[in-house]
Amino acid sequence: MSKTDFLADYDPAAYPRPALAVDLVLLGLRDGRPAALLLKRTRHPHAGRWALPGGFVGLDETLDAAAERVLREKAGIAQTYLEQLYTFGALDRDPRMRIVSVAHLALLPEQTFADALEGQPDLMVATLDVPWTGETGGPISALSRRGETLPLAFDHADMLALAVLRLRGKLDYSDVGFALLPEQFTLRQLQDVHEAILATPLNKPAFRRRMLDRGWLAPTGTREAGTSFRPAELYRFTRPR
Amino acid sequence: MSKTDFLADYDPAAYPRPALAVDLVLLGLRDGRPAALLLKRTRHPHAGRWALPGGFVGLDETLDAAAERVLREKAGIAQTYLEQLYTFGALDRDPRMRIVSVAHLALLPEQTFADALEGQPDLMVATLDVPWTGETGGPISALSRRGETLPLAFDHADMLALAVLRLRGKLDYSDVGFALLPEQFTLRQLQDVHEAILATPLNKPAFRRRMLDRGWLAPTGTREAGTSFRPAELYRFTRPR
DNA sequence: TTAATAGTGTCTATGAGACACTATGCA
DNA sequence: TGCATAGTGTCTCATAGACACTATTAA
Repeated sequence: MSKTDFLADYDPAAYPRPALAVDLVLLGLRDGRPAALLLKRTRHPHAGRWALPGGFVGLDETLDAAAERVLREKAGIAQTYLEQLYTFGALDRDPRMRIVSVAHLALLPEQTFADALEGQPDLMVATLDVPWTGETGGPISALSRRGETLPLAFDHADMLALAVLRLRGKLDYSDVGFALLPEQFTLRQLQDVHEAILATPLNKPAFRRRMLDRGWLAPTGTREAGTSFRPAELYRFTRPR
Repeated sequence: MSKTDFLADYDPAAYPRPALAVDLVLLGLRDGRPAALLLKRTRHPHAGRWALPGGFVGLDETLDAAAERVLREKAGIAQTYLEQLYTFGALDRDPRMRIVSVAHLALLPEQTFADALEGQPDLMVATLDVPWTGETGGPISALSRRGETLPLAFDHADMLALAVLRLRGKLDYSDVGFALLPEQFTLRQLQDVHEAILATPLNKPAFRRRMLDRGWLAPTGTREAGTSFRPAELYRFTRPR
């Protein structure tokens, strides 16, 4: 061990540190496709490009708390599903200075997504086009409502891709899917969520069997309203065990 | 947005930052069980407890580079499978100061594991007992060779548990299992690795079928030596496509 | 020749996809 | 009464577990 390393080991307070930030992928569904909320950068660097909402981590703040603060301050969202994704630490990810960023995934039900968009005029919806290839950083595209490709700032394209891929991976065996639904929902809505995330059609009887056999769904006894045909049963998610 | 937030947003260099570290779970197999390499702490805090090898992240160092440096300096290992696990940011995880740590998982084949243990006298083997319950921080036990429970420093028990659970989750559908084997290995050795990580016996014909059908295994044409019975075919891992 | 494990053939159980069917509420 | 979707019965197919069997090498 060199003398420098020893000193750094002994008194790291004496050495300069990277800055630490959190960035949030605010993910929802829009027209049957995954979509994220982005902010347009007005200043250097990457002015004019689109970025994930983020912020620096305070000395007296956990990572979760920092993520929740960003969620509150930049999107006006009080509470939702939040999960740590991955920590990005490339040397040149921000040209101003060394910033390490802990990417998080927030899942927004349709209403929360719409409310945030309505309440914060700076936010923009980007539809995400995530191909099936690639493990961590496939060539994701963020599209505006008009279908234009939005240029993304920093390494935020990687974060967006990772968010969707992580969600895909967990969807089958975990309960994350319910975080994108309102409290009461039909089996068709649940299937729509899965199909949107997986970007593939699913078999109806098999899907229903799997979900019902899992024991996470409690029928509410009520039915959806406002259809011009047979209304479907409404279910509620009940935590396993 | 408050004035303070605005300033922090604009000039984070002016505000104190958490220190940033990496910690490494050096995982191998020992007598058919997962095992990790630990260092005994000699100083405050947690003196006398056992800790994962770790170090601070330099300003000019990526997270991967910091992890590789720790691997080299503290375990004498030049190269092995390395993966980021999770970032731990609780406020009180280190009583000296605020330290956020990016936990990593390093997988060591038996020989590398033994070499590190031999070359670095400070390192201790701990057999890991990871129950099947719990998603992130089950009640893991680290046991010395004599079967005594080793007291762990900081939140390192959580990191150890997470490492094994992550590995369990990925073992089936990814190629991580091969990182714990030498370049040439028998199907029995591969099955032993899977059984040790999953902590459950597996069906031999089914396991062989699955592995061979996957197309990741190339027979070398040679056979293992030194057995007193029929020697098994040696295989090599060939990256898919 | 025997011991001990490598390696395989085949039956069964399980779960998913396919597809057609019945059920039901509203216009 | 008919439409459109909810919801189901059942066949087939793919895959994993069980179990017994054959193959092969060294001592």
